Amino acid sequence: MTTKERIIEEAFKLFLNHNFEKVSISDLEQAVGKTRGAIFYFFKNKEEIFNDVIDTYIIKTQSPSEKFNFDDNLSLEQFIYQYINGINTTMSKMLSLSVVNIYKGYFSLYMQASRIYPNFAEIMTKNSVEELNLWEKVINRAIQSKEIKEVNTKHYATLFRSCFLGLAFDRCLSYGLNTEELLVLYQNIYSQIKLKF
Amino acid sequence: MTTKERIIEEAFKLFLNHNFEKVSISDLEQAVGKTRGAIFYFFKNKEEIFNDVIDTYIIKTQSPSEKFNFDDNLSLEQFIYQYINGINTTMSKMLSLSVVNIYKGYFSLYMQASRIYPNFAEIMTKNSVEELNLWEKVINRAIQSKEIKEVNTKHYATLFRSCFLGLAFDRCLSYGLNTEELLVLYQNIYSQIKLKF
DNA sequence: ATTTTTACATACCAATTAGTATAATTTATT
DNA sequence: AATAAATTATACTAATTGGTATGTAAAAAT
Repeated sequence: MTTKERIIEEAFKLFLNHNFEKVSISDLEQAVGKTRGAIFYFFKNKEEIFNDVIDTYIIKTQSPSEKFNFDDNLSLEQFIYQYINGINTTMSKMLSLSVVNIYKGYFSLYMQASRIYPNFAEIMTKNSVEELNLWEKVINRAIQSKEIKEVNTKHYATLFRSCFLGLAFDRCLSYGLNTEELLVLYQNIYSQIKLKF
Repeated sequence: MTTKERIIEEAFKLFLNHNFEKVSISDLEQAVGKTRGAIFYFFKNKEEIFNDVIDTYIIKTQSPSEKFNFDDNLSLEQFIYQYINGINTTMSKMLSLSVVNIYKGYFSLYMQASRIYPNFAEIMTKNSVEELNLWEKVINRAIQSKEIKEVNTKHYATLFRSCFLGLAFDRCLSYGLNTEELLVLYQNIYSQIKLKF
């Protein structure tokens, strides 16, 4: 791992737990084990470091197309499992960086980014639409294959996405998200619209 | 309105849009129209100002018992309307303080509070449980009165709460929450479990 | 072998910060 | 009117901040 990469990773961990203004270059120096000389050699200023962190840990890795490698043959039930699997994978990765209560940090990071990263609102809107489209596609296919009832596709897409986000936010403020609970919630929604033979 | 109250209101507006560290006492001086002398006469330090803001605008006003004056005779359908009404009321109040994209500010404020306000996690956990209990009560009664099917009460309580939070978060990162959309989402869930005669 | 480039460290600075000490002024009380 | 108390302004400080200028050593290129 290059020094630049190490700076971004350590900056990420710091920005997860502290505000942009609270994280000082001195903090970063200590975390990386290099001095300002190294840091400002690779980055123009603190904002550039932050934006690079957002690029690496939100824009590139948290976009729906990156997070869910969509398989055209997945049933809704399978997709739900894969979706939660994706979340678990992200959580494992973060755990290996010894980050606890990932979603707390991530929610905070998103709020920071919305103030600092250029055009963050547009990117988030795009991601949101992209993920909803993904859900819609899966739900539509599930209807056609008689897996589920003929429900309003758009509403259920919004429902699936929203209740993940909402549960994650609710739990991050207390003791962290439990994906088991999310799975149960999803199964509950699913069982209501599933066609029984 | 007393000077102390004005300080808290202006501090609230500043903390909605900027991080704790980013809001300087000088900013607050300007917003209130008084100097540091006045500010530090009423407050020990910046943290105390912040915590008072959280007390006033989150702990006291955003707790379920404060937000929803629960009526024992409400049907689930009516409760849903009242719930969204409560959200609209909050949004109107904030609009009168000329706060735009309220939820963006609020989500950010919650994240800040989780780092600064003492025992914030415990309070949030309590609030979460309290609101879930409220939903459960209403849903249970709706089952008994044959308004809806015999669904898993706990799951649906979580579902209603989560999808509000989730939709609010998703939209706050783009163009703000639209309660019309939330109502449609709620009606969709409701129609799936409603008993038809 | 010499030069150039890359990758850092060190010392420094101007600006800003939260908070204090003190003085001045306004308001309330006697 | 005189005094006391509450409220606000002013001037200041010590600490911290992001960023720069300069130096140095190692690696790469010539």
